[in-house]
Amino acid sequence: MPKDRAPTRIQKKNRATILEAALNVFSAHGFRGATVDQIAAEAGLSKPNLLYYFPSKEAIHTALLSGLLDTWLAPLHDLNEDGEPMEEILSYIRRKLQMSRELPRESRLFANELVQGAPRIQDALSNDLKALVDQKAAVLTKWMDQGKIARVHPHHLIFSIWALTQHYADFDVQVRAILGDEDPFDGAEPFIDTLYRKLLTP
Amino acid sequence: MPKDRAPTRIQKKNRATILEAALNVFSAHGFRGATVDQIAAEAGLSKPNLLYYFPSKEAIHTALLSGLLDTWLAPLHDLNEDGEPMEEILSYIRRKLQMSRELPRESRLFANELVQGAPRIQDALSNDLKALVDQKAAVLTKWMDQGKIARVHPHHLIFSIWALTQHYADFDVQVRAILGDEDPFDGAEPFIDTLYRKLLTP
DNA sequence: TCTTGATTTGACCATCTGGTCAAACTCACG
DNA sequence: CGTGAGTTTGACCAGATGGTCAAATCAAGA
Repeated sequence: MPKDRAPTRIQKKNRATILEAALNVFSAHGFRGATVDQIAAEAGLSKPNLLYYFPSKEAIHTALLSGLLDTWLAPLHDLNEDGEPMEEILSYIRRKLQMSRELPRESRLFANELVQGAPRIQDALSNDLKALVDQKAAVLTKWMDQGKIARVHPHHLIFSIWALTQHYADFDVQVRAILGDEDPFDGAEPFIDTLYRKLLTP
Repeated sequence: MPKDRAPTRIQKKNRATILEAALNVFSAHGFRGATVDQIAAEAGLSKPNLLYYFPSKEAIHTALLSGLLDTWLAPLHDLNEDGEPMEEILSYIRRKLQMSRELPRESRLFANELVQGAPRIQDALSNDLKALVDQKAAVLTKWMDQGKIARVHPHHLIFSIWALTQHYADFDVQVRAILGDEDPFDGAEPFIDTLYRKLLTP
């Protein structure tokens, strides 16, 4: 273990390589299903070398999750109270859908964790995430009070956006098995857009 | 291994007990995360005894999945071409949501499998499931042609129903972390009902 | 009751897996 | 170019895990 000085060039490169490899492996097999050997192989390092940069498999996983949580929540964070309500929401939805398309590994990483009871991110859910969602739900409620969008349960509105967009990343195999060659996102975007326009138009 | 005669009373009981225990364990930890010892303990049997009834961990998992697939797809199967379109769809949605509430383990069992690429049920997806969905999508399209419901992409309509309803079972921890004491389904039902009424009203 | 097939289990095994360690090697810098 | 810190690895270990087996126990019909 290197001292706690500024990370060297090699440290930066290898840590990044490892996290990238770990994202591949964890998102595809879940925490328990992933092995340190797999991650090491994927990263092109020997196992002891990998464990020189992270003290344990658990540590890699934690580093990944906490490093990606911000990225993952950025779109919601950006929902702007002062923007035009319908446009803000539709734009949030579009960004979420785009993330499912471009960052499916990240989506599945969290999906794997959540579906198994989120043993490693319970805290983040009950604290950071809840706070963020409650705050944005308040914004949505304000918009409803002002008659800018139709009145619906704000929390469930947010859940529905997560469910609809992340479904395409998390259950990709199923979607593709059913759609065949058709690109899932080509149909998903207009569908979801229409859905929320109709739902939220007062 | 008993012969292939009619199963004895004990065989029936133990097989059922094992599948029930396996559902608990597999749905909570995924295939790789579950251990045969855990399942045996949950079933109140010794490990060798459990392996007397099923030849391997894999066999238990397969038996579970294929045994539950019909149950899982029954609501969609029941969507009745000759019924009143809007009522049929809303009733399908209600049944799916009810399944998320009452059979969350089943939902998570499939979610675990799907999110990891469905290594063990690829075939069922591309054959049985695709056929069923295509058939029901045709019914939806017919209803749209008749002007009974608004025109939307039928496959994505079905995906959206799956996503919205199963979200409450699969990501239960997250939903509850955010809602606190509030019962998720109390709010979900009217929200989803409103959503599809607005979407599908021509 | 006796017999035979069904059921149960303690002991065991091979493999996998996360993690360790000492020795070897590389790099940056004085 | 020498030196000490940083990096890499082959060999290894302990525990977990899926699965086996022979012997013991049990159940039900003749």
